[in-house]
Amino acid sequence: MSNTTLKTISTVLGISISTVSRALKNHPDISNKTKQRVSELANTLDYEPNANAIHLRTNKSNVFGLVVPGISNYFYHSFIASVEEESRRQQFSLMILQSGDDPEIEMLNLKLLRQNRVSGLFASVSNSNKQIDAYLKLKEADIPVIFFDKVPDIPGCNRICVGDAEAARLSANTILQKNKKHVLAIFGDENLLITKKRLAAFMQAIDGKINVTVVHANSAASAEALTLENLLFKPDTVFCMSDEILAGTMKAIQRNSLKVPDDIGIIAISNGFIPTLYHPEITFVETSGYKLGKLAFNSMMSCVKGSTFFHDLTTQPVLVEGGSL
Amino acid sequence: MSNTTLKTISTVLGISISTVSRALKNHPDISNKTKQRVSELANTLDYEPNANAIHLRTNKSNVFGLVVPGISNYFYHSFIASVEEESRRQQFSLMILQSGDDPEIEMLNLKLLRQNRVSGLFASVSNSNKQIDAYLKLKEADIPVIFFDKVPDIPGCNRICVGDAEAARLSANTILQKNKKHVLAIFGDENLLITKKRLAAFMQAIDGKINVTVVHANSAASAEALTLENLLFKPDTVFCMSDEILAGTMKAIQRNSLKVPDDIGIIAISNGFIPTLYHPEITFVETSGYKLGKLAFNSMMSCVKGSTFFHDLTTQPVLVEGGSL
DNA sequence: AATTTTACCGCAAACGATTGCGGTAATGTT
DNA sequence: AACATTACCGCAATCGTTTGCGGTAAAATT
Repeated sequence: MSNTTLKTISTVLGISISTVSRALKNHPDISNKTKQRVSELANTLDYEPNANAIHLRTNKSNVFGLVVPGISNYFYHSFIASVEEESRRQQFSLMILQSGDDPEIEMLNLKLLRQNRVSGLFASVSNSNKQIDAYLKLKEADIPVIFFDKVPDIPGCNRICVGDAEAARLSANTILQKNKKHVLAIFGDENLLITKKRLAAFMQAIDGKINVTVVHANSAASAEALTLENLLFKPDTVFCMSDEILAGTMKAIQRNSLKVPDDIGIIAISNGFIPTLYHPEITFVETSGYKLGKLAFNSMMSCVKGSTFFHDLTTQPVLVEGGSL
Repeated sequence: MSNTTLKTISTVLGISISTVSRALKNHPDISNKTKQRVSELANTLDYEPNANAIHLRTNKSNVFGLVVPGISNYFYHSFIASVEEESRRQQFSLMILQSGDDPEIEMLNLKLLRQNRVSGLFASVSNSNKQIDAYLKLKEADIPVIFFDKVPDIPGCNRICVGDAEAARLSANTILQKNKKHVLAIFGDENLLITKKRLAAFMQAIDGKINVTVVHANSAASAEALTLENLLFKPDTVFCMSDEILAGTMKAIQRNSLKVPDDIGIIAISNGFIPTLYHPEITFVETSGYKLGKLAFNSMMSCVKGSTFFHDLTTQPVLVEGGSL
């Protein structure tokens, strides 16, 4: 049994295709008896409407594109999970593509998305201007584009980001509130925009009230090494800007067999998974890919529904208390 | 500028749609001059063929479906990344759906996939027979189904799995080789096929040579609790069947401030990420989602190309030495 | 009995791309 | 000059679904 179509049903029942179509959609023109017969046969024949035909006719694909540098990243895949969840709920499908930060692949991906007439696109982009232009072309073709996380630094586009400054501020205030006096603060690569934002906000919130040692790590391994070095100066708290850094720091803590939180306090900005892997669980400020996804999806829906207003949003980070501080 | 079609080009150039179509496909019937004019205009108008129209006509969607319980899982998203990579390379798109282990959603997903006339389906299924039937219906509709990871326990379907037995055997042999004498072995839900396979192979390899306590945990939390309980009996080694269990076990280890590997040895079957988060890094037998993805994709392609031969494959696991044993 | 209303249902065009078949003009062949 | 060949190109049907419009019978109204 290959694929049942309206025509199959219509010929079996000796009625027209239009009648079958209307019967299945509960159109008032069709008698109950006919509706009954049609829907029964449709069931036994496992009829499913051909989405391609519908999309062709309506010129709407009900498919959203989603482009990320790579799926294998906790932040992105929680984002993806979130968007997928909402999409399904709203009868949309998701076409997921990864660029691998390769401009050529990125262009191919865009072509594919256009061929599939996606109804909208979620994109986290490697910051090359040439690519951005290509994305903006989609907007001209009336395909809404929601940039998230890694967004282009130009106005007039929809941007949904985590609240970097707010997350750093919240972390700093939590540290102050706990009466900590000497913080080892480990940030990421100092050239990254995200690092700059978080560092500035963090220092501003600390406001010289307590002693802070700032270092920069660009990998879990270097975070581990830097933590080990600086443990010699007996900080009472370590702040980690990201999950990757937290992972490195925790290895150093374990290596030195330090008791958390008695020997040392830990607080991090995190997506929420890594902190649950330790005992006690790490206190963290959540920058949830999941929430970001919800936000991005809402933004997308309002675009799809015709809003021409540009969204420039950030998620509100939340403190999740573990037992590490 | 909305959407350019063949008709747009044909009317602008004053030629027929068929000619435009053939020109773009470099058909020999069309003169070079015409081809030139057509492709130039197509470029400036940013023409992209409408995938829906093509799929409708050819009755082939060139879209693969991919169903997993949840994306937010290191194993699955490395699998997804792998399959996406290959799909793109072979001009296929990927429609990813998560079931959340909810049978109802699973049925809705299947419906969606059928509506979209996917060319094939990768599925990891929660083991309910009713659902499996639905999947098998796809096969009847000539849609190849590749089950991976969590596969149904029935013959006559394509199954790509990690080498469960081999991984368990390798773990057991490693434990024996390290001269351990008392193992706490934590397995997953005892109804799952994967648990049965790993347990059987593990016990067979141990062959009564040393003392093994077997327990079953169905979450990280229960693994933690079970580990805590059984630490009272002073095992010299803990074997964890999966990453989730490993995470729970490590929290118990940390809670009791045990030194690894001096106080206790740890070995796990893992996808490779979690073990690197601890110091010392956990020795594990790798079951790579990435490799599994490549294998599954190859299997899919041979099905798509018409092979009716059933694939029942397993990946070869590898021991990765950390410092935990 | 003639007319209007109601209840059902079918025709045909449209969405965009592909392709077998047929057609016309220009060129080549005898 | 008559015919055959070549080089180009268009017509129309098709994939599956939707929908405006029109049509025909039966039922209701006068």
